[in-house]
Amino acid sequence: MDSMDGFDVMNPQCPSRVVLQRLGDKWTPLVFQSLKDGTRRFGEIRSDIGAVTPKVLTQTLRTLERDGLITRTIYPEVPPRVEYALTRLGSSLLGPLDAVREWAEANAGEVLASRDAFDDAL
Amino acid sequence: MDSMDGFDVMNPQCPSRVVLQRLGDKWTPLVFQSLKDGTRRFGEIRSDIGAVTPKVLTQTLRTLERDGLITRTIYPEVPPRVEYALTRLGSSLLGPLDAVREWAEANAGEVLASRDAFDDAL
DNA sequence: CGGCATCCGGACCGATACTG
DNA sequence: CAGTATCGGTCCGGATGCCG
Repeated sequence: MDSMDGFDVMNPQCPSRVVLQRLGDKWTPLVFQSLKDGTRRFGEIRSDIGAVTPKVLTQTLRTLERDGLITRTIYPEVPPRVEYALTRLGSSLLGPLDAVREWAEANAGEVLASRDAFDDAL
Repeated sequence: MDSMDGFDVMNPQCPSRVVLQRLGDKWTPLVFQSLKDGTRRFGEIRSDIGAVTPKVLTQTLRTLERDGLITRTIYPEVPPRVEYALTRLGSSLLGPLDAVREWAEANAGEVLASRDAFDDAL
């Protein structure tokens, strides 16, 4: 569509906006954090993250697989084993996502304090 | 103060998880993009982003103000004028958010292609 | 101009139970 | 172990209309 080669999130019609939103959903950053050191199994991701139900985790993983960010490998064994790993594309997202995560951890205190101050002023 | 860095997104109870989620909501990255070059008025942000209703934009801006990421300055004039700007804390988030935005713009094509391929396989 | 009030639909999320 | 099925709730986000 665009004669230009680039996507622009400031354009309401640009697909990059949809992509950007996906990256910001509730569990995506946490899944990436779990997978950043290599292949992990479903149960491992689940316990890494904690407090996520199987259904929602499956949904998240399926979406990421569909978007080409992770791979899903099934081993036909008993008991079944399924392993997840970042694709090359997914790995390239690790840096950006990590930057946001680190900011959140580093500044959560300040945000919370600001929130309290704001609420007290009401 | 905690001797350790206290906050860890992989801990379900950690407040940083809430903060991380806020950063990923639908309009936050776009507001930051609009404010990155300096102070802007409500209408300017609105037209920068496009396709966002006043109500939702107001909600987003209030939340960001409450979290200490932007300032809101009202000028008692007729017609009224309200200006928004990033705080120091907000500015420190500009880099991380920009990294994700750039990734989205650079790789949206690949994500879309992967999505199509995945859907065709069904 | 920059909101706020109201209503509303649907996406997202979760608890629980069950299965190959 | 790694999901699927079902049901239900919340809440985000949008449309519309009014106000100082």
